[in-house]
Amino acid sequence: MPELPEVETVRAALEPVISGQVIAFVRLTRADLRWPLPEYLDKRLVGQRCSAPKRRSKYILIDLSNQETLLIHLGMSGAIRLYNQKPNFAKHDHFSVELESGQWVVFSDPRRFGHLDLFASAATPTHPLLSVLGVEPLSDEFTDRELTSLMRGRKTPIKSALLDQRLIAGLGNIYVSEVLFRSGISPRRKAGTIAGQRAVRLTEAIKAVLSEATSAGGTSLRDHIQPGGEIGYFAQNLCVYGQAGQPCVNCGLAIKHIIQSGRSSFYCPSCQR
DNA sequence: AACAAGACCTGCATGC
DNA sequence: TGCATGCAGGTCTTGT
Repeated sequence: MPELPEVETVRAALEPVISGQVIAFVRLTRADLRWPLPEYLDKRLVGQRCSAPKRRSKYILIDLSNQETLLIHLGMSGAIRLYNQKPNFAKHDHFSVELESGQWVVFSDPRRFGHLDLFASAATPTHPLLSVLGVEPLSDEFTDRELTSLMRGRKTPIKSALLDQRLIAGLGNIYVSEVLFRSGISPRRKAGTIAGQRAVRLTEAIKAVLSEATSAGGTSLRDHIQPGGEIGYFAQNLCVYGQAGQPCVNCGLAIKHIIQSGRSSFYCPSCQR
């Protein structure tokens, strides 16, 4: 489900609810999601005080008072919901936390591509899933020069390169199509040809689209829902994703759908070169 | 080393 | 109605 804007939306909703709160009870109904969960995850969490949740790429990180950090990834279909009292649990509610405030945080994930882990907060190197991540696209370190240097020499299509989390960490399939549309770049263009003004336009588009989508609460198509039950409103701002055959908002030509590295790409063959 | 395809899993829409 | 097929917002692993 979630790309950076959806995960940031979840993180922000979690913040006022869990910051400073102590975990009173954990309901764990599976021993594995994508991978086996840490042993005694439930017991290790009870009694811990949570700090404000942080985000790195599509991961949510919660530092605990025992110097461990809870890592959460929502995979494709994961969602977190908040309740003011004990909810009626559904089929795929695999992991739920009751806080001392009486509020409940429920993690549900039908496809189970998501993941939970616990690791020492001060671990160096850090968690292996985090250590391979590339630059955070909304940070000041991500500039057109950095983008150019990351893409230099790459023969893979720019679409595929932007999905590679080791280069830029946080974009997913929806927003890659959108940022390429906004910067007028074809998803088929070789990544290594991104430089100069093209790199400037693409960098600006990445920052703008991710920021706007975050402000809108993300994109709700199938699975994404904000923790409070609200949908995200960026779907109405999508120019190309899922718009195959529809007229381009710029030129009116039909939006095209192709498969690259096994994943859908949408673009305007006239506006994007 | 870089890249593409395969794998993981469930649910839903579509078409026969 | 039932069944097969294909597709879905991710990413690690395997194979070329």
